[in-house]
Amino acid sequence: MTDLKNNLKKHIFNQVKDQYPLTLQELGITSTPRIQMGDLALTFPFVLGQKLNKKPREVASEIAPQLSSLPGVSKTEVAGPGYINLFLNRKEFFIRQLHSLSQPSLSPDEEKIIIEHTNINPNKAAHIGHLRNACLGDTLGRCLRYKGEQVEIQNYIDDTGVQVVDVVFGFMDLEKKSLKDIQEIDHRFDYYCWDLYTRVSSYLENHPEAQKRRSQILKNIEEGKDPEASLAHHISRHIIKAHLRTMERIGVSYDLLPCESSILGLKFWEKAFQLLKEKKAVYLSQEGKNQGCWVMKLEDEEDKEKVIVRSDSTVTYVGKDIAYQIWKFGLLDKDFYYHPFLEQNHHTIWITSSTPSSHSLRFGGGSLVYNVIDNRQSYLQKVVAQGLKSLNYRVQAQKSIHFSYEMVALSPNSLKELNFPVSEEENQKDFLEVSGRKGLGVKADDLLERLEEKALKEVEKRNPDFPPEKKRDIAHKIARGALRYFMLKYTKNSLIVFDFEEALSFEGETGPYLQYTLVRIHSIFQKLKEREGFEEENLSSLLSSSQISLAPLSPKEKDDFWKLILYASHFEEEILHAVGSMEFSHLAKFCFNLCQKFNGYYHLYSILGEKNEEIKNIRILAIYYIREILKKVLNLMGIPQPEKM
RNA sequence: GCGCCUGUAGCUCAGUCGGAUAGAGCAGCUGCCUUCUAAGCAGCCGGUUGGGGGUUCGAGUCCCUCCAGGCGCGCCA
Repeated sequence: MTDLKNNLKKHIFNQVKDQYPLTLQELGITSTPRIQMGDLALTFPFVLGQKLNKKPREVASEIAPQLSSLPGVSKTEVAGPGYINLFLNRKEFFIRQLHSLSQPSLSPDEEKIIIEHTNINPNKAAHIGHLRNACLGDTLGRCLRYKGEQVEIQNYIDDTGVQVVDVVFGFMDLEKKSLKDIQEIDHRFDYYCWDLYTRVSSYLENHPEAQKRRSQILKNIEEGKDPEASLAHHISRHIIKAHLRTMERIGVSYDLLPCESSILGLKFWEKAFQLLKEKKAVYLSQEGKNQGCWVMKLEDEEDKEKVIVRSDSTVTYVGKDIAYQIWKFGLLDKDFYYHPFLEQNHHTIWITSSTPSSHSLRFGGGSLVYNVIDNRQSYLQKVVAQGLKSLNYRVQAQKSIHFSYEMVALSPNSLKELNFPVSEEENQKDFLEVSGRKGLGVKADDLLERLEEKALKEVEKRNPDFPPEKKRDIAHKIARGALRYFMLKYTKNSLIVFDFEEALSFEGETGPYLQYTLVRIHSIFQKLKEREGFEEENLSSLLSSSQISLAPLSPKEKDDFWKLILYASHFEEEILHAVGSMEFSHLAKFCFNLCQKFNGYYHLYSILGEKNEEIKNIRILAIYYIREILKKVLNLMGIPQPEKM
């Protein structure tokens, strides 16, 4: 459809440009509200009406006759207050769409795109908030790759921060555990740390004197002194593995895990600091509350300064982030060492290190960078971009995209289900923020297990004879589909108030509804094969246009068929739209609407029972087309595709 | 106080660069399984798009203002 539209625009523009003051930009093509009015609508008569001080309808009537011989268009019509509606040649369009299934018409715009997402502190289990982040980031990556972009997925690991420190403190000082003791905790290490971290947080609140010990641990970790450093290393590596397993369950993976420890060890910050000082992007504050700190000013907030280096000469979080961002664009003049960390589905996930490695790989050096981080960090993300701008990397600053989204909070109902004690004050609120510190949240694996359990029951009901292994596999796919769709169906600025009942739903606008639609199509093809020996290779012979004719279809079926095909044909535009607006709810909605339309069609038009071969063939081709597009879109959303369910 | 975001059906949310009659799901009610999987389909019910003003051929969408809510504005990360 994108090809066709561009082609039409060019033709129309050439037709009218000499007689009318119009730019190619102003030549918009939209959809019509109903196909009876046509398939595509031209809106430029409104623009011209304004410029020529004429009624849009008049302009449209003047121009429409000149557009009679557009390629692929069978009829034009003036409609409403001044639209020119185009009716496509349905058969020709359908055949072209079928042929173009194997050749995407999208093309890349960037040299290399880096996406940073997930970024969970390696000191506790992943929760639903992290799942939203990962689903958004992963879907962005999938869509960009589909578009043809070279994409690198990075998952930043803050393995030397205070959150890890707190767990080290918990193990050493509260639990008196040695490295060996900790290594023996094998079951659900991330869950164990979740609880420990909560205990440490409340302990620290009541024992302010422990702050000293905490600072000592942080210092020892940063300087590599044992036992703190080894403990921190073991804990973070163990937790990262747990996170990667969790994410693998929902089909999310990474190329590289850049670690804060490497950024410190390889002195990335010192290099970045030097650059920033040279360009006078940061300066030493001489007076006021920030006296003795190196600070940065924001372009549009002149009165504010952000501390980058503290008066004790340690660097803040945002400072390290600036160094990392500079590296991502390949502008730091320093690089990490890389070690293989994990094999996942024949794909190596690499981790950075400050110790030399025999592997020579290139990471980073992107021309466009997306940072998928929730909207609470938009101020800091602005500071990061400001850092680049101050270094005169204006293009890179502009291409530092903060993919911002709202957080996931908890409904009062879900709090009850978690048996989490809440105060009077908290009870009054409509929702409660997830808090790792308080241990308040729905763990990702818990949610996935509940989804799988429920899905398994549903599979049991319908397919009791399947072997247990198969049932579990299907249940897993359904759980993953339900979760991923749930995380994508909301616009990114919409706060998700998490509720178990809603998240565990498999009916209506949910992932399983989409999967079910596909299962229905699979089922038809399978029955065609079983009962009639139909092979999919036969499709190519059906495709030869001489055999395709829409004529035998009833007028109603002609329209229903056409509505379905036309809607489906927009899928590439939907992908571009989603990527351009960073709004995957568009893609989710498109997929859902497509399934709704298909299910309506499915109920009206039988394939196996159809006696008329010509009609049957058209229907087979139609569901084949829908199936192929559905598979593509589900794949982009990371929703698995069970054959049966 | 300043900045960003949000306000659409009983509830949860869509709504393309400003385009034709504001759409889904859930909940409620009515039908439809000897037919290709009822995780479905068809139908009913449900709206002063937070209030007011403006811009124009046209506003849920853009501008101003007011109201209500959320988040951010650390020498935390």
